[in-house]
Amino acid sequence: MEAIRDPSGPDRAAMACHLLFQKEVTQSDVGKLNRFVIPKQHAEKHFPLRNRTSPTTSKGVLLNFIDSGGKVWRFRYSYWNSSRSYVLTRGWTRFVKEKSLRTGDIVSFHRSAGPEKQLHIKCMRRSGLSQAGPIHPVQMVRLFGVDIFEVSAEDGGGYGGGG
Amino acid sequence: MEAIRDPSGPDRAAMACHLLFQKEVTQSDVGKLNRFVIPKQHAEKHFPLRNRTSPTTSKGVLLNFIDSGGKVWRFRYSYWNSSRSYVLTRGWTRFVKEKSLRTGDIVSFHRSAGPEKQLHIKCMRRSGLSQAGPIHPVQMVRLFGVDIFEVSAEDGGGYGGGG
DNA sequence: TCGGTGACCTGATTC
DNA sequence: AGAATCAGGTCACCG
Repeated sequence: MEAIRDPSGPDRAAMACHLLFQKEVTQSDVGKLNRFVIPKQHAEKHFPLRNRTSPTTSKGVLLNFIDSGGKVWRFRYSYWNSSRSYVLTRGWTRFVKEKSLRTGDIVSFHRSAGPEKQLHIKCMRRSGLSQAGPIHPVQMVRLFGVDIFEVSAEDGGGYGGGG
Repeated sequence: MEAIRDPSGPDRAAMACHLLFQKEVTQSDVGKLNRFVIPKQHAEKHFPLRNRTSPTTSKGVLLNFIDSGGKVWRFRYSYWNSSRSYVLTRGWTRFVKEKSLRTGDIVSFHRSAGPEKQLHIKCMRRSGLSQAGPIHPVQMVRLFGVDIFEVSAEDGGGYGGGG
C-alpha cells in the first residue's frame, strides 16, 4: 500500500464530497484530553458557531458526521473562551478508539456535494510511503479517491447535516 | 531566621500592615504546577471561601494583593476538593517569575490596618545569615520592618481588598 | 467512586 | 513587541 489513490479509479461515494479541511492529529487530540482542536480558520469558515443574531453560542452544538462505513458520529462542537479555540468534545474519544487513531494520522472533514450537505469524516494512517493509506479498523471499505486533494470550492460554512 | 529586621528601624508603609501569615515556599509552589498552597489553618482564618449561606464557593474568588512596590497582583483563590487544599492559581506564576521566587524563599501576607483592609504580599530570600533579606527583583524598595513578626490582632477573615 | 465530560488555564511559538 | 494560536495540561461536576 503505497499511494492513497486507488488505481482502479476514484471512489464514487468519496467523489460526492468536497474536502473542507484536514488535520494531522496531535498527541493531545488522541490522548486523555478527550477533545480535538479544530484550527480556528477552518472552524470559523466551515463550522460557524456565532452569527449576528446569536453572537455567543456558548453551549456549542451537536454535529453529525458520516464515516467511510456509513456510520454516523455525533460530536459536541463548542468554543472554549479560555483558550479561544474550537473543539470537538463529547463523542470524540469513541471515534479515536474505534478508528485506532494515533498521533500523526490525518483526519479530514468533508461535505457532500448533493443537496443534503451531509458532513463526512475520514481518517488515514500518518503519511510515509510505506504506510500511507486508509485506516481499516473493523470494516474493509475502500475510500480516499482522488477527492482527497480536491480544493474545496465551498465558501461560508453552515451545516447541512448537523444537529 | 533572625536577620530580617531592618536595623535602621521599621518601615512606615509596612507598619500599616498586620502580618496574617507567612510560608516558606516549596518546589511545587514555584514549579510548573502554577499554584501556591495556602496552609489550611491560615486559609480558613484569613481567606474564608465558605459561609453558611454559600457552603460551596466552588469557583473561588479573585484576590488583589499589593506588593512592596505598589503593584497590584490579582490571584485566583480557590479550594481544591481533590486535595482538600486552598490554593492561589491564576496569576501566581507571574508573581513567581517577576519576584524570582525560589524554593525556601519566604512569602508573607498582610492586611493594612487602615479602613481599606487592603491585602499585601511580600517576599524575601530564603534564610541564611549571608542572604536573608528582601528580594529586589527590579525596583529597590525598602521593606520588611519590625511588623514582620507582629502577631496579627485581626480575627475572622473577610476581604477588604479582594475582587 | 471513578470514568467521562466540560470548562478553564498556560507557556511556547508564531505572526 | 504585543497579540493570537493551540498543544498540553488542570480541576469540578455528574451519573
